[in-house]
Amino acid sequence: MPELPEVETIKLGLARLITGKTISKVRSNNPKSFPNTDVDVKRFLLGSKIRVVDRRGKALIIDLDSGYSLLIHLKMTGQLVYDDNHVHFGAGHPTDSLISKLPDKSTRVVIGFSDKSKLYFNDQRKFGWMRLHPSAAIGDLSFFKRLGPEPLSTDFSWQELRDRLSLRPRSPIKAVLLDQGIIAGIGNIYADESLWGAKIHPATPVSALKDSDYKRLHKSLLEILKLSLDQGGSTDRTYVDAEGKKGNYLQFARVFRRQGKPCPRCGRAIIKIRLAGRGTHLCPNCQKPKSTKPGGAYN
DNA sequence: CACTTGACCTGTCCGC
DNA sequence: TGCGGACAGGTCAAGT
Repeated sequence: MPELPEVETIKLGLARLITGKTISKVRSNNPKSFPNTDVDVKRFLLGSKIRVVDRRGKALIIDLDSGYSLLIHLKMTGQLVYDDNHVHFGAGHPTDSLISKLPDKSTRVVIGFSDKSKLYFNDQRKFGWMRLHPSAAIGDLSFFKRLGPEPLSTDFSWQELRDRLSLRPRSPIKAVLLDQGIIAGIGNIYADESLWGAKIHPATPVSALKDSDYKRLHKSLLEILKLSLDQGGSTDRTYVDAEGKKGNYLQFARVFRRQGKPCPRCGRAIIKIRLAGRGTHLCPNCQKPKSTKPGGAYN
């Protein structure tokens, strides 16, 4: 759900809304959502000022002037919504919002600022987390240490895509795209969408891909991530940005959650299969399985 | 060692 | 209408 474009959208919103603000209060109703001790919170969170809001993979990094950072992972149903107490969630909140009041019953953590505005961490399924960590040592955390390169960084070439994916030659391409240690930030939606764009069957073993496949996949992946970012991400069920608004990408989706509907390229019905433990959407005509044997039935 | 599956949770949807 | 069960899908631990 929150994948790279969604988390990046939240990052951009928060950077605009909370940079420079001072944290004056914090309340958590769930130790799993925010496991830091009271001591850590008092010393390194309360009274500190937001310096920078950043993102790495699907995680948010809020850098504080106390030398600590607030690390946040939204997993599947996490939301991070800012409320200035006057505009967004009072009477006449925006119609493209999924949220009508704050806090709601999924609210796990509330961070209050000295100007009385608040940041709400909601998470229906409680998979997400928020924790404090020394800023200089974030790279030592196993989650960040093993992350692959950022696909939207300017030097992410098709050759780098090829070289990274080739670290898992025997796995189906979709499973490797979802591996955050290979490339950071891709989740189920953009894996399916980018493979459709590149006309590659999700079950194709990486070792069967040729340079021409990697070039198409690289182009497709970047186009789709950028389009989604332009559209404020994808709202499937629960995703909202930092102001509670839904994303619009899913109306551009070619295959994701479109099983039974015609492929925009050839008209054949999109199918849904199960692969790497995930629902997987594809066009059975445009994305034919690739035979690993020379002279096979396909290509 | 490489890869796959299950657990973590709760809300929603579908069939009976 | 109520109820059980499948499903949603990011990450890590456990299993094959």
